[in-house]
Amino acid sequence: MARTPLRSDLIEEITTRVLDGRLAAGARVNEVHLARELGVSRTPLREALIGLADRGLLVSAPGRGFLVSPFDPDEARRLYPLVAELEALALRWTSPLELAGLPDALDAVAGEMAAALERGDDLSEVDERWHALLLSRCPNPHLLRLIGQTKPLLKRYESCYFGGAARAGESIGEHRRIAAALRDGDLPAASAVLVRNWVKALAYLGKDER
Amino acid sequence: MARTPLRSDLIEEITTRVLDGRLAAGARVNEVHLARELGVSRTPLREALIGLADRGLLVSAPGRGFLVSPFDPDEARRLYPLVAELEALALRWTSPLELAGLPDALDAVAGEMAAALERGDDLSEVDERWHALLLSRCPNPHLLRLIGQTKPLLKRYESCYFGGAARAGESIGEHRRIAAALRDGDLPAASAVLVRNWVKALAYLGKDER
DNA sequence: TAGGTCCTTTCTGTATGCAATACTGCGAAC
DNA sequence: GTTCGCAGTATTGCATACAGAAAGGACCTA
Repeated sequence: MARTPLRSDLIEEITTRVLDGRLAAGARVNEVHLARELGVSRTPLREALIGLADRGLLVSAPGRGFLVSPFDPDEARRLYPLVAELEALALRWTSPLELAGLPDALDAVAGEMAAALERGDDLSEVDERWHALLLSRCPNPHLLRLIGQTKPLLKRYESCYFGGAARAGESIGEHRRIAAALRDGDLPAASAVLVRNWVKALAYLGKDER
Repeated sequence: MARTPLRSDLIEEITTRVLDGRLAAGARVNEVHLARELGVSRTPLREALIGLADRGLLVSAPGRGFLVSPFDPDEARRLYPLVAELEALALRWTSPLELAGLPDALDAVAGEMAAALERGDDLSEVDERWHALLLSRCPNPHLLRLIGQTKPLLKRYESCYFGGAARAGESIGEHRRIAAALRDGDLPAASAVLVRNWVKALAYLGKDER
């Protein structure tokens, strides 16, 4: 029923390949090779590449095709605060009534996160779900679109983030505090912790940089 | 020297056609007709359409091509505050030293605006230059990209805005006050006026809506 | 007359083809 | 040893071709 264009799947697939490094940062993308590897023709592949370039994960070099945008610690320093501000804005624009319905579900996901941490699982998927839930009531689709476009860029730098279990535990605590603030109807507090959560993540990232 | 892909020109051309109504809001885009009309093949045209859909000016209906996104007053009510916040953020993230160098140039452009208003010219182009100059020192390219992607959406609703000469004069005054605040190094004031400038524009827009 | 089915036409989504430009390697000149 | 030039190859950017889905309409049925 929900027919999805090939380019959407390709965007997803290519994104994961960039994130896990199979498409190395800074490397040129060979359309013919990649198309053959993915089993599609160049046309939908190019459409996907263009979409990814619009989002900033690739850069287009006219006459020379596409490059995976180079890995740049400074970029992380710009992306984290940006996502922080955007999420905080989304929170501010969500009606308090809608927000009041969220804390229980948020804490449930935070619980999942704690469990995943116990098991030594990857937290990023659960973390993503938590944030998606937090923003799910924001009535501004354009803002959500911008956030959705920006977050994948950030995930490239996230690997180091959840590396430290200490930081992960701390982060879960922050998540719970945000939910608690929402329960109290204290939006400024929730927003402040949210921004701090992102900024701290960046700080840890900086430490692990070599 | 600066070779530009065909799709970039097409994005520009199609954007203006949407803005001036030659491509009506809500209408389906016929790729074959439009390609013939623009004198290009469907391939780069589709690439442009996909880019525009990513930005929200078009929407993609899988299996049915692309539609010009429908005209929706509510959308304007969401876009104006969004651009306002994004620009204010860009301002906050620009170094005060850089900002200190701007007011003279800003006032010069504001002067051009006043002159254009006298002559009864269209102000939007000059206004655009003023805002571009204001943000030109912001060191966060991703934020600037988001702003650049969002503003064209807004322009669809802007026509009514500059309709009133009274509001135009008021807006020019606000621009000068922002420059003055920057001269004083009073960033919060500049930011506040900037946001108010956008919000007021929206208020006028609401009035002219029928 | 309202509704449904089948057929035709149109259009999109994807694949392939082609020309022009950019890269690579090697040899020669300085 | 380095730089320049040139030929051959590879690759992009755009155009065209094809298959399958969607829209539209005529005809049939109730």
